[in-house]
Amino acid sequence: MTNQLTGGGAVTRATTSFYEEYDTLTLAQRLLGYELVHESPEGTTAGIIVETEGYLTGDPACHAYRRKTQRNAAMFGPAGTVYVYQIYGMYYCLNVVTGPEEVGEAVLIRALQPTEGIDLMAMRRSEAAGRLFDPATRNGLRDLCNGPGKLVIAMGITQPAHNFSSLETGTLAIRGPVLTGFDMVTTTRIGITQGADLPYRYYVKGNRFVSKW
DNA sequence: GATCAGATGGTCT
DNA sequence: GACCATCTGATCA
Repeated sequence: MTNQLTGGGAVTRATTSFYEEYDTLTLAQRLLGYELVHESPEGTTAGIIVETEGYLTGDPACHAYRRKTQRNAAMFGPAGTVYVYQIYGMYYCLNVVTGPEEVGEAVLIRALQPTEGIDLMAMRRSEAAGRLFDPATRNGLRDLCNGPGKLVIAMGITQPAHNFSSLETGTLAIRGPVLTGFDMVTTTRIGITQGADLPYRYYVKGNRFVSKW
């Protein structure tokens, strides 16, 4: 049995040097086409990253804009750290920490194109929403991970298990690239009021798994 | 397709 | 006490 995270062939797990190599906005763009993978006790789930947003220091929409607090502490960790935070009292969002340590920048993962463990994703989404998600229906597959809160549920990502964890050594990883040769769209970010005019959102052009196009 | 209200609770002022 | 990096179902079209 091959190691899912490190990969058996040309597609390999990204290491810390990958996250350190690029500034936040460049990494937000480069992560498109890479695959997010979670090896959990229930099984492995994975999906191609098709939509991201960058959050920078000096950016009023960034959680680290004011100062380091208990909530945003993971953002100040080294590049390649996972930052999971709760929003609206009921959902969680996944970020890849970027930039130098103690700076506080990150890339929000907003949507995935499911590739592995689709039944498990559907089961998790069904349980969380209290209704049945059937990936075989017209939009069923698309509804699993086309939003930051949704993909966290489908992937089985939790704050206690993954906040502060390392994408290089933890159960959550990024591998790839698995999708190349696509066009990218740059737009303003979604769901924010501060810094709403900044063009820090990126997605794979024409990809139907993006949250909003 | 679009738009809108409600759910729901931690975090920071 | 106000503010959210959201999702869902209802309603209108």
